[in-house]
Amino acid sequence: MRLAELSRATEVPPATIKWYLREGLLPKGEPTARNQAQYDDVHVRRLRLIRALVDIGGLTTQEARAILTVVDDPDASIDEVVGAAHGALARVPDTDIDPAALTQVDRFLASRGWTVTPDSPARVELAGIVRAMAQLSPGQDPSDAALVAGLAPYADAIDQLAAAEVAELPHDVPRDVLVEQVVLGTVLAERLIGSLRRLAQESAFLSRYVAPSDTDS
Amino acid sequence: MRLAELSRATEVPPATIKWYLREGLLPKGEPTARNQAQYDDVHVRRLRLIRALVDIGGLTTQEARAILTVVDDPDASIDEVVGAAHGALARVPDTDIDPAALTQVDRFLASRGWTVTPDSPARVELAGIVRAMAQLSPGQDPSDAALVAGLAPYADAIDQLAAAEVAELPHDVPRDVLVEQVVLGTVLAERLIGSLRRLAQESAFLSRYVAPSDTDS
DNA sequence: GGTGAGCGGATAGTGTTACTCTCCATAAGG
DNA sequence: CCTTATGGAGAGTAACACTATCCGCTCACC
Repeated sequence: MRLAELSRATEVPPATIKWYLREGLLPKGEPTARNQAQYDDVHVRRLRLIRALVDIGGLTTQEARAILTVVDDPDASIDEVVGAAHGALARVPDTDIDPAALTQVDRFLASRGWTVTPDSPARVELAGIVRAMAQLSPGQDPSDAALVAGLAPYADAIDQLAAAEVAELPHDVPRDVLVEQVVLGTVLAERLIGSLRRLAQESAFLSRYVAPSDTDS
Repeated sequence: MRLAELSRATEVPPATIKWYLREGLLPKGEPTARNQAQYDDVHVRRLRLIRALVDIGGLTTQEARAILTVVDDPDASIDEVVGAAHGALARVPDTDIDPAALTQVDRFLASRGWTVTPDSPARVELAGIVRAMAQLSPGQDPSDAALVAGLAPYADAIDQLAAAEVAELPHDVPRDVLVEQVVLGTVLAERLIGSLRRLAQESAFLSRYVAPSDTDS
């Protein structure tokens, strides 16, 4: 398979494939001559993975490359792959984070029994979200426990989900297949959950009018 | 309050505030002279909302403005506000979507009893995600029902969540406060759920080693 | 064996986004 | 009065993700 065929198979423009090759997102093809190279299923698959991470996952190409580097490292553990994916997904604020918000987050994590490393990107990201929500909600203090208590319904729903996802990981598949599924399960599933929630929300809002409940004014 | 004070109060650089004013994201202050204007709490709050939507929600300024325009329209209903937020959050593919994936999505929606408009951005987005997952999962057909069946655990968790969120909307607050909360509950909560899930995942992965279960090889 | 389309690699250019800088007439403050 | 600050406008900038052009080489067909 040559570059043009790879392009046709994946609907990615040749110029873009060339750029991915240069950027190190896509491994080089097997050279058959000075200006000829062979590509195969691995490249098709990798190209689709890149587009999924970038187009759907919303990652930058640099973030995608960081993940793929770990995916390609045969010595990297599953936890390291997950860590790379989490690092790419978290939007950590560039400014210093509010210590009060961080304290609330840590208290919340403890109440949930969730144990994470102190420099977990998601922990810092959550502190930023809590702070923003505190500033914009009627109760204004980021150290207000009521705000963090409001996270409980979300955490309840997520608790079972994350546990099930981790437990359901197959352990009889080759490493390269497994790590790819883990990346998809982390990055794509996050967008998936988002669209499902919006779909459920939309439906819930629609049914407020179709079948007004007793809470209607 | 002058622009420099507004800047200090919100930690947003003056030049950025000026740009938001030009872009129509932030309403102009009350002019007191040819080169002097007064800003107040409304501006502080709006500025924080903009930063939350952009920095945390990951929206572009254009998307944020689209939402804020609806928020500021006193004639816009809550559903219109939610629709604007949903439109900004969905990353709809620019190419035509796979009809097979769309059929699967519609079947899934029907099985869930979720009713949405056909041009719902989340519906199209979900079709794109389903297609990408189908291409990258062992079972390769986007018209494979097994893939969509795999959405059930996610939908179960989300179902109760979205219903609770809509039901818990207060109906005794002024419109401007309510719509802001709706926007936050839609946009920020999506990021919130993401970080919570990653936190739960990280914890679940850690405990695989701390307390290895019988499924360990 | 010739030849013209296609290949690949490299370099430079483009469009978008989100600011950031500079300028300037005008106003505020000691 | 005079230095400093203000706000509006326009140009400039940095990052990102491609996209276009060039060029020597080679493969397929005649």
